[in-house]
Amino acid sequence: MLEITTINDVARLAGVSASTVSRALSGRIPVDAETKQRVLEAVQQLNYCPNALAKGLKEGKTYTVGLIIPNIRNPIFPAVARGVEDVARKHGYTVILCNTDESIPVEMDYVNKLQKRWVDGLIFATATSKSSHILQLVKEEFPVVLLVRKMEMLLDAVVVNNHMAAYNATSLLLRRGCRKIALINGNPEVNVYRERLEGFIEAHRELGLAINEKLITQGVSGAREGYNACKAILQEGLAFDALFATSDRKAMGSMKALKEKGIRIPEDVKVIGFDDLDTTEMIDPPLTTMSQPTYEMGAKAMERLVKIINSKKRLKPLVEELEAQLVIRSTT
Amino acid sequence: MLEITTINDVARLAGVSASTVSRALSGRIPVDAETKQRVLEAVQQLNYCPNALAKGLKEGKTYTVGLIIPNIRNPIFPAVARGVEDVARKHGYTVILCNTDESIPVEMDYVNKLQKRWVDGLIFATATSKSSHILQLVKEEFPVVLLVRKMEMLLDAVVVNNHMAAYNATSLLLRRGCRKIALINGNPEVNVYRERLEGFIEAHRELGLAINEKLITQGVSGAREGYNACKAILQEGLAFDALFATSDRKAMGSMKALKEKGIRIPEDVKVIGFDDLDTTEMIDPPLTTMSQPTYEMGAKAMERLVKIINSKKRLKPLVEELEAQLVIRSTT
DNA sequence: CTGAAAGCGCTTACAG
DNA sequence: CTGAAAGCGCTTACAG
Repeated sequence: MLEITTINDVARLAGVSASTVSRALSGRIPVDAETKQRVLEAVQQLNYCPNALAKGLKEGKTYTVGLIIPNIRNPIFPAVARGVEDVARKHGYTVILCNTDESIPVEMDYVNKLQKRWVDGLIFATATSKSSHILQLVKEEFPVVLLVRKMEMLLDAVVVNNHMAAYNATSLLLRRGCRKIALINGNPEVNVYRERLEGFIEAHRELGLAINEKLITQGVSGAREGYNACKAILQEGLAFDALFATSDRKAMGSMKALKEKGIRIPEDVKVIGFDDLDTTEMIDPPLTTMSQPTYEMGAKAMERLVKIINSKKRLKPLVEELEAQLVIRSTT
Repeated sequence: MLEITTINDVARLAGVSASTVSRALSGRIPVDAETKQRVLEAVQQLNYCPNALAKGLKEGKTYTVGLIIPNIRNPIFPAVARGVEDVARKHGYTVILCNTDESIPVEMDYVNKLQKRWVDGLIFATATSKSSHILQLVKEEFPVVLLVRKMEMLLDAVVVNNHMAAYNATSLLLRRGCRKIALINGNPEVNVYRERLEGFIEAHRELGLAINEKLITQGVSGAREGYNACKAILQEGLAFDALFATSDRKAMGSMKALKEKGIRIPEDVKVIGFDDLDTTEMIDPPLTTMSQPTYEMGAKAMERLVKIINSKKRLKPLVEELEAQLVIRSTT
């Protein structure tokens, strides 16, 4: 198997002790310039690379963090993960990717495996009202940042202002004169979707407009379910002049259902999505949507986590709320 | 900070030595049933979880692997990563995600950081003809599996038969009577795209048909570049009756360019893509495409890596070639 | 079946 | 500035 060169090999070659090699490499502790030179040459010659495990064991740090998400195949998470990773790399950290499919046992399993001295901190994009294990971690002063979804408790988090985003999306439709807006929403037990529902409601209430509850479908996820949900509304024969889907995939599915019925977009029904996936401008007609700063959210969450890890004392929790941008294309 | 319970705490509480705790937990070495019981109770009571670093340092294993990909935002990689992770989890491994953006220095940086005893193996989805560092790793008998892209050298790899896939895609267009097929291809220095080009050529050659080189555009990546590439062909005034894009995103971009010119799909120009992204059936008209078994590729690559890691002796390299499936929708 | 000891590869007070 | 020693938390021959 692979020959591993250790700090002792370097010490021997450079004619110094292991301690000195360690010091020369750390840079923090003064070492005679000439000695340092010899050490560096030996390191070079042997292609030495310190064993991160031994270092971590000694220092109680691994420079590794865990990123816990529902599913990387959900199209907002690749960009989120990139944001996390790019910042992690910048600070010398490495990222362990954990998909849970919203399963609490899977998540607990990951947390147990990663927590004890394995990783220096965790980022959760899976928080729900049932995430008591996250509260437990925070209580133990383990570095944690929430991402995308926040919790009732005041914990460090980076999220989008979903209430305002949904309010703005709905208001656009209202300004366009629509009065019967169908809402295709995600699981309302997830904070994100509850807030979007509230924003939708508030935009109506502000103008004193009634909402037809029958036009609201919740717990929908993905293009296919979006298609089915829209088709169901159509089959019930309910009239509507606009449709707000709380994800672009649901919007795409809905558009397909509308087109199949010969309903024209935006003439008969206006449509607005959420996420601004990069294919939304390629579809026909190009979709109006709320653009989430996904990459930025990931990056900010990791910045925050590094700050928490490096802080001696406990920091006051900080919730960063970013804003979604309205991107107007041709469906409105 | 977090109180860490060690094996010694458990030993003290159970009234045994640390060795015995270790044995009781490992299961491999016989321990008196009653003693074992006491140990397990102590473990439970203290919520003890062995320090993976110390264990790894001692055993020379970390149960961690690195997954090195160009960019998780490229839409085939989320499914690939899920495949890798699910199998990893099944075998008790954890996955470190590394995006390189095709940059060799970034990749070298990751490899250096991960290699020395950090990770037990690496999966590369970034191989090109310039990846000499991968050959070096294999020479050192470090466990490596290539994914998506293979190399000239015979190394363990899990890929799609791209030649055949492109051949089949092209043949479909030819069978439909098309004789002037535009090809929008990726970077031909990457094995994958070179093979797809060859499959395209072979399908023509087999029928004794000529190819108009001017209808071939290479080095194109993503929806926007696909749009531009198709627009460029259109602007040159070159006639074509079909278009084969070697990714769905390029196909979607191309379709947009065609529609803008009022060209009807499939009546005037037939289009075929590659990947079978989950939004392709939602676009208008639904896209015919070659479906890649992305999840399965990731899963198989990880299975192979586990086998290599656990094998005492060097295994003979194995290249697994999976087949892409033709999914016929409405653009052909 | 069980304990004491050595050692995985590092880092860091402790002396000099 | 530098070396010898101790120790991070485990596991595993080595004795009994």
